Amino acid sequence: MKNATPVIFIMGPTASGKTALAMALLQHLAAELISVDSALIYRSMDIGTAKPTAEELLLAPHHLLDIMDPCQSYSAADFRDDALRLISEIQQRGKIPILVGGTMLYFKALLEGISPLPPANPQIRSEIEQEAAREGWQALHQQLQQLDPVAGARIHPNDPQRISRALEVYRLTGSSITELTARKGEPFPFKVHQFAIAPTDRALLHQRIADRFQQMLDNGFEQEVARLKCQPQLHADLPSMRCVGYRQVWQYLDGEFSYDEMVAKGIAATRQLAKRQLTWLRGWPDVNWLKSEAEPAENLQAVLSSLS
RNA sequence: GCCCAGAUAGCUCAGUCGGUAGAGCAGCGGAUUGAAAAUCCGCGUGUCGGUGGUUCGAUUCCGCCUCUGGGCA
Repeated sequence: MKNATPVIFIMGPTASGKTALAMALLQHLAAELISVDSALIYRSMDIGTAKPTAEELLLAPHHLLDIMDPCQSYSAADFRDDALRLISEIQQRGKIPILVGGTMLYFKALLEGISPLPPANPQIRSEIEQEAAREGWQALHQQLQQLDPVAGARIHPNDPQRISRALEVYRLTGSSITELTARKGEPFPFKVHQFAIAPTDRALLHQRIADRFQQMLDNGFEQEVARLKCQPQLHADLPSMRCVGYRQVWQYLDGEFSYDEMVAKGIAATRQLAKRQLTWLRGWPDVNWLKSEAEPAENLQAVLSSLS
């Protein structure tokens, strides 16, 4: 451990009450919040991402919010660099960094470090994309099996994203992704108290998700997406526009299905996201569980007492 | 009131020339190294609307009943 100043993680599925807990903690600790969320990084995507409101942000500023334009992309490695830098800065101010969010790959990259792989290369990616369009992903998967039998066996033939990444790494470095990931990253150099918050009952989570999606629509979510859709540099394949809810509203605006179907699909996509987040969290080492439905003071106390 | 068409998984529907049934979506479980709110993998028992009849055997054929569409009055 670099020093004794602790770091706090607040993790959990969407709609579990992470933000409320983090804001309560700020009242009792000399701390600063760092958002761990791959959607909250985008400017002008506020309603559908359930970004804290302007009033909330006045009381509780979050780092790593609104740092990217929706036409840009960000990565787990970018997050790791940004978060480590911010943690040091916050500690130098004598404060406790609280990392709040639901992007579990980002938390993992922070805790376990990341292998020395090359960053994404748009040029190579589009070449691979074109090859796939011409010959099919099956052919590219076979190519991967030739170059890197271990990755070929691990990566499913139907998983274009990972086939593409593995080939990209090979073309960029001449080494296989298997060789390169054998070199482990730097583990997290700070003492950390990890908390996960979620409703005990899945049905309750589902209810909260449905209510919140409806609330987003009442708050003008459709108009928010319509505004984004007008921007010529934005299109449906961008990481930002593939975010839960944005994708479904975009498709609805394109006339792919009815309003009611859009609502149903948007809510279902959110439930699926929450399920994947819970899959990460189940079996996550060294995590303390909190209940969304518990008294706020109770959860607050649980976190505060871990520090003493 | 009469005629026609439906009634099968949580939803939309397919199917069984009579041997108790299967897709998509949803749901559930899992994977996860620069796109991760992404991408991918696995999991299908449900009084086949009710009730009588024919039959060795009916979700399937026939009758009646109930409900839902549509048409005619």
